Amino acid sequence: MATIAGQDESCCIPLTAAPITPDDATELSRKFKALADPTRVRLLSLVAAHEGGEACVCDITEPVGLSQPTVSHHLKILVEAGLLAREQRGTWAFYSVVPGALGHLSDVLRDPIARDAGIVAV
Amino acid sequence: MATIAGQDESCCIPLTAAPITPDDATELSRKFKALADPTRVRLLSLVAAHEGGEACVCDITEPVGLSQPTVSHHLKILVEAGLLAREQRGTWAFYSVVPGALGHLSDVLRDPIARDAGIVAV
DNA sequence: GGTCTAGATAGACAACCTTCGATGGAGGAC
DNA sequence: GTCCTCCATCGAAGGTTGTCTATCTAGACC
Repeated sequence: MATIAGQDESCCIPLTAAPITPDDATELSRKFKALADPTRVRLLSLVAAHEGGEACVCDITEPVGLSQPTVSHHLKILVEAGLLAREQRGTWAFYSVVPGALGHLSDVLRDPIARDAGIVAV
Repeated sequence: MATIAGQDESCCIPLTAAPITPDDATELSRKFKALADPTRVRLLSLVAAHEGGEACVCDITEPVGLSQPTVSHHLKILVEAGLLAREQRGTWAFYSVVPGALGHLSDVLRDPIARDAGIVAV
């Protein structure tokens, strides 16, 4: 049933529009849990803003000021949450943001009433 | 410096547009941490979808199937994260979603490239 | 006053998370 | 082959979190 990277079709209903099902809440909270650490938020941002939209571990370990195993650990959590993708090229492991993964979360959090008035034009 | 409910102006820069500062990452992760539990996601959704956009504890304790103190505990976390507001009316405590709080998070998660093409028209 | 209800707080306990140093494994250079 | 670099995994320590029961506070009502 998944379209891309495990996302199901229930993704596009804003959280505030109707009571979410327990299963969907669990799935959603799994992704938010991946973002519930300042280091992981920084890693995600660093990867996304890096040239080419991808970065290897060595590129982002020093900026966050943590040990390499810890950074590897956090990156794994982001990958398992479906937010980052990992590609091995030679000795290096390149991480990139999964297309649409953050947009999916953005859609779920969008206020269906206030947002319509303020943003959407077409 | 806060505009509404502790939100600062750095809120509107998408996470993926540029490397986030450590302070902003900490602030952001505090809000995501509030959403990092399935029960809290359900509570938020139940409150938002309840008639009038507000609900008392007794309205939402039974649907989530947890004890009343536990629900109170989760609601407090959501309030402290700036996502819910609490108003005491008589014996009841009414909770409602803080206007713009989720929209703020939605904006931060929006992909500045892919989203521009798909949504914004003006 | 006394009693009932709605909800918050306190304390306890198990589970989980973050971080580290040490180690292991795979690929490239020589 | 040997060495070196990049990165993942392992095991452990310390802190944090989710849940409960028991208790407390504050209104409403008689």
